[in-house]
Amino acid sequence: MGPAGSANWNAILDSAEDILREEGYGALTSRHIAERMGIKQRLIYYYFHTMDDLIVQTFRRLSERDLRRLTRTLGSPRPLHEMWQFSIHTTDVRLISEFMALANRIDRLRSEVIVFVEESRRIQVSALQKAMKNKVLPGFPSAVGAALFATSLALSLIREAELGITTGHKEAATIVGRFLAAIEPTPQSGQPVGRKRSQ
Amino acid sequence: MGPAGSANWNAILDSAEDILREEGYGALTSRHIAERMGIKQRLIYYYFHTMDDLIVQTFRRLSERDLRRLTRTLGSPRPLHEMWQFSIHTTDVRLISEFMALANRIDRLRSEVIVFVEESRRIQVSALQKAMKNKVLPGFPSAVGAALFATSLALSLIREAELGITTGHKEAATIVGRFLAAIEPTPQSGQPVGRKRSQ
DNA sequence: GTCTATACACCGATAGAC
DNA sequence: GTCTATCGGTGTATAGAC
Repeated sequence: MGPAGSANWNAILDSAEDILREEGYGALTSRHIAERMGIKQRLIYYYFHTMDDLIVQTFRRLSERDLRRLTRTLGSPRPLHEMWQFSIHTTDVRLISEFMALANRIDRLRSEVIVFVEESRRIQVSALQKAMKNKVLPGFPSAVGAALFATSLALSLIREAELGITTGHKEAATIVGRFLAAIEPTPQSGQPVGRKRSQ
Repeated sequence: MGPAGSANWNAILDSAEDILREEGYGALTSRHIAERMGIKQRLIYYYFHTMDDLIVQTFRRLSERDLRRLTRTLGSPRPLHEMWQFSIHTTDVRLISEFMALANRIDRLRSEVIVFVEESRRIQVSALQKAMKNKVLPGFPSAVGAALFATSLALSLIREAELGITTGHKEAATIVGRFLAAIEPTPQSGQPVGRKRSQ
């Protein structure tokens, strides 16, 4: 019933995202959101019919934002470097895995998550294919396989770092860095490595 | 208060595992476990002081079992092949990610999860290092980095497959298969590929 | 639009009988 | 050991005043 896109509507989704990021989906309740915002619980149900509805719309807003961001990197001088920095530094990756867990329970969400994952992969693969025309990755014949490797690793690195595990993280990041430098050198010279683009 | 290791104690943990696997941690309640077992809720609290206690002990039993299994593969003719088949086919990977989510809330659990992940990695790295003495993996100078890549990928493959996503899975599995065949050939000949060990 | 008040289900956990 | 019964808390969701 509540007007989608209004200030309150967005503020509620912002709080939902924060809770998912910081406490996980188990803490995502209407009472919790309201308390955090300093409003009454009843207001949540003015803007969203059900909690499942709120969750689905939170994911939709997030996924549209991320896909726009990902698409935008395609126009940059080093798309793969930007994608990797984005994957490894944004807390949105944490959010995605919370939504993947929620998708087991909410059918409407599952279909949207599937579309999002496949669309993200499609964009990443197109960037990889373009880069791999120039230089072939040793051991990675297929772009889609390489994309899966990279996104899987980014997800694990973030998940583990949150728990306080860092064993092997530096080494894995080094491997990715060398692959990236190999297939996507700096536009100017041919001996890159070291320059960090801050997204 | 309840005797650890008794038949009921184990049966309760079995049910807890099943629920985590099939419905996620949101459905892991004392009432749910009792209903599933055909006993009364009160009995759960005879065997476990609190639900957090039950969760921690469920993880402990599971992780000890997994570490034993993983260690056992070290003695086989092709440890890496067995480890990969184990990672990719056992449903326990789903359980692990449920526990990683729970670890955000339960401090005692978090420290046990950390120990488990690091111990698993240590075992995998020792197998990788042994295999990489004979043949170096192209692009993977460090064993611990390669281990992180592999476990991350296995986790994502299973998570995505559960949702119904399969894009790139065949290609990624092929890449892993080639790496495995390269650094861990069949004991008899030197031209492997194709033989599948069924764990 | 935002509120108070409340219905109803289910949660963890405990008292105490047998 | 296993049970009945129950407490206090919290979850989703709604009725209806202002």
